[in-house]
Amino acid sequence: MARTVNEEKRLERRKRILEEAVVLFAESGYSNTTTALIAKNIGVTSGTIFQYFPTKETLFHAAVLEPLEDIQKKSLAMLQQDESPAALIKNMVEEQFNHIYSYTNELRLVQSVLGQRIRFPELTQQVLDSIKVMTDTIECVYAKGQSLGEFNPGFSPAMISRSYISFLNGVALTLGEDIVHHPEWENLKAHAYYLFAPVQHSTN
Amino acid sequence: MARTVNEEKRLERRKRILEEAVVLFAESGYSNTTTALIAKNIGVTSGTIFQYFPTKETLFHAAVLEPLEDIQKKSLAMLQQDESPAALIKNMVEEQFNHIYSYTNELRLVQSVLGQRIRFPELTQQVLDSIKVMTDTIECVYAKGQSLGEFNPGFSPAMISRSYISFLNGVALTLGEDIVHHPEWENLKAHAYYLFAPVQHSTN
Amino acid sequence: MARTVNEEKRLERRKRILEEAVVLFAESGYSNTTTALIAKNIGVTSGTIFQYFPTKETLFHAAVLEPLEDIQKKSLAMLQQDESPAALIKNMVEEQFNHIYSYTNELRLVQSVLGQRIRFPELTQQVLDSIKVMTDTIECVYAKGQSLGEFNPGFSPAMISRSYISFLNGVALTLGEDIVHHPEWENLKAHAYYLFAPVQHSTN
Amino acid sequence: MARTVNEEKRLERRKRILEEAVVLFAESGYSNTTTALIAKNIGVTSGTIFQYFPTKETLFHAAVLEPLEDIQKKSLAMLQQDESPAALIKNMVEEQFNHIYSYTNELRLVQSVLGQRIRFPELTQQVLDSIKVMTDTIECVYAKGQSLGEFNPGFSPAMISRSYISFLNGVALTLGEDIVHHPEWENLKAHAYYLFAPVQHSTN
DNA sequence: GATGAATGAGCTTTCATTCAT
DNA sequence: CATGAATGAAAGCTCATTCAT
Repeated sequence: MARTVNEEKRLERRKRILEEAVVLFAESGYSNTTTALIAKNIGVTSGTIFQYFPTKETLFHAAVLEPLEDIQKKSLAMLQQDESPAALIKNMVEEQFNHIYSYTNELRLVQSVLGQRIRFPELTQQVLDSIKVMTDTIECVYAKGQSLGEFNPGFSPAMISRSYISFLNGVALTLGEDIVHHPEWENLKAHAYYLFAPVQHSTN
Repeated sequence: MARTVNEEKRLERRKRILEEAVVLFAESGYSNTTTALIAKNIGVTSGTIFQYFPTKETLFHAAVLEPLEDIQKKSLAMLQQDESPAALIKNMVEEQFNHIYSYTNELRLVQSVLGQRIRFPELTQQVLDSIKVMTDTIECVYAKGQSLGEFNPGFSPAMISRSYISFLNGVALTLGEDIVHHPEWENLKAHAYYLFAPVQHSTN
Repeated sequence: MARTVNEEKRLERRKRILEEAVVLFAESGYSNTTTALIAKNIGVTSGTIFQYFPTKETLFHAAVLEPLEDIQKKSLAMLQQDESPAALIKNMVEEQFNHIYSYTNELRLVQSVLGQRIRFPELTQQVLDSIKVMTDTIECVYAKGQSLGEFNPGFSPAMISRSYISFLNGVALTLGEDIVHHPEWENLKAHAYYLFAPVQHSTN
Repeated sequence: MARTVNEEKRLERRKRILEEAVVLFAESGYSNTTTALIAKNIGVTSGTIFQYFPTKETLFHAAVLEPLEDIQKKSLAMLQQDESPAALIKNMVEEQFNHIYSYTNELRLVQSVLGQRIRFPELTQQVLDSIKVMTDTIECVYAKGQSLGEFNPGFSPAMISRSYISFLNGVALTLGEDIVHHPEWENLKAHAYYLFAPVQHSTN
């Protein structure tokens, strides 16, 4: 029992470290974020970090991958519900664009990894694998939608899913903090769905 | 005369430093790139860098902004030629996507800046300003195309130009080095133009 | 308790660093003294210095001002005892000249600052302020002594106190390490008091 | 003949370098003065300095010793004129205090050397030797004055000359740039002569 | 003889990591 | 377990000095 309480405390603290790491790594980059600052911001001392993560790099990996998995899981769950492909995709786009502000940091972290593949080769691979799971699923749903006449059959599903992921990342990258207050925000969101080339009557 | 020769030599070397800096900063990020390595890679010693750029940060700024300006200039020139808006935009997309591999590093640098706005606030602003010039021009051409019936009139030009820039950056970011060897590369390129919602008869 | 022990240890080490800094800065000057040498001489590694003083310059300031304050405090205390002005001044001169060898380095540091006012403007000001407190006090005591007929009334107290401080510093500067072994040392000390122009009968 | 012209040019330039070196070394200290700045300030390039002085240290030695010798020569000449000892000393004090502002930098240089004997041992020795010549001469004149009843016979000439040199240096050190505008300046100058303990009737 | 670009050793400062308490 | 002082390698930057032009 006592064991469990300790276990919980440890997990709780680990989570706090990870949260703060995500914020700081995203804001300032890997090298410019010090383990001491992460520690200070959550009210522990510098040594404590290393009781939970053996190295700074390990912490970074966790800060990149763990939130990514959470996000993926949520999105994949949405795509496996019992609705028409077009509806599934529309929901996914809505969901991802509406909540984009709540995981800006996580996205930015992923992007910073992709931007430095040579420096983080292993991590990059894991990120790409994770993205691949996502695009594969979208591809699959999209193909089904095409066969049902919901999407323009002239486009390759592989390309479409790639396009969407690229667009999503590009939007998050080029628009800033206040991304959702951009005057064209609503139109941009609609255009994300337009990318899938929905056949008219089913879009409405 | 002697003066000119020296001046040329200096410019030549400055260019070499900048080229190498672009590569290394893009590959490894600002902090993880040492000025000593840049020097070593071009066959000079560490002190030489600082004869051309007073600080590492100055070098970084130059490495980000100077190539960006070159690229912008080329693109803007293309958009001001004497052709129909649709043709201009199509050419621009073709050009940018075809040459994307030749300035992957430059793009990546820009992206790394945008990903760390807090750390490089001034530089970020300059990059955003530079991008704005680009989107404004595209917007302008696009609006003209709409009035000529070349593009779907239902979309906001501001949104469209933003979308395209986001897409371009997203593609460069999520696809790797061998971006152009991706099996969907050609389709992706076509989809970039599709983003502009060209009216059918002119797309073919 | 544990807290107190740590606190004490820190203060102890801070003091050791400062002591060594005083010696080395005085012997070799600010620029020619490396923080690494200070560290090495007290048996710690280079980084440790910066746990106690954020920059080399901060350390220098502390090395100049803290001992100066100690010395001043002692001298001021002497001048506020319950004796005749002439006795107070005589004691002060005795004290300062007798102990001059024990704070040669501290004096030399102060002198090196005064010699480079442009380079250390803020520090210079603080040193001058500190000296002013000293001369003001001497002036005050001297004036009282004049009114009691202990000193020649023909001299301006402000000039006299300045003269003494100048003389003290000049002696420390032009005589070397073995200042107190100089054959004229005792006579010189007597002449320091002579500077105050004591009226004969009270000098003996 | 052409030879001579070149020779003159060289000497002229050497002098310019030395002058600038005196100013900068005095203001900022040895280490903090760069050879490049000296060069720049007199309108030549960095390499030129080393055509006239093999190393920075050589230049420093020259900047300290050459002006010191000039000053000494002048003072010694004054002390060897055909007047009474008291008049000679009075003239010397007048002269040195009146012109103190014109060789503040030279004095400061000397003082900075004396403050760092360990760092410049050889140079220190030469400075001390130079000072010794001065004090010896003063001593000699003073002794003669004592035997003529011009000075209080109770003081050791060696001590008196030391005192005066110490006082002179101390005044220059503790008073700043605008030394001669100090409200007590005239009194201070008078006190410098008082140091020699002149017998009353000859002081006026 | 003057130039000024290149050199490279040396400096201050940072920071991930360790470990005695 | 948490602490936080100590470590020491590594980085950016400076600058006296050299030398080809």
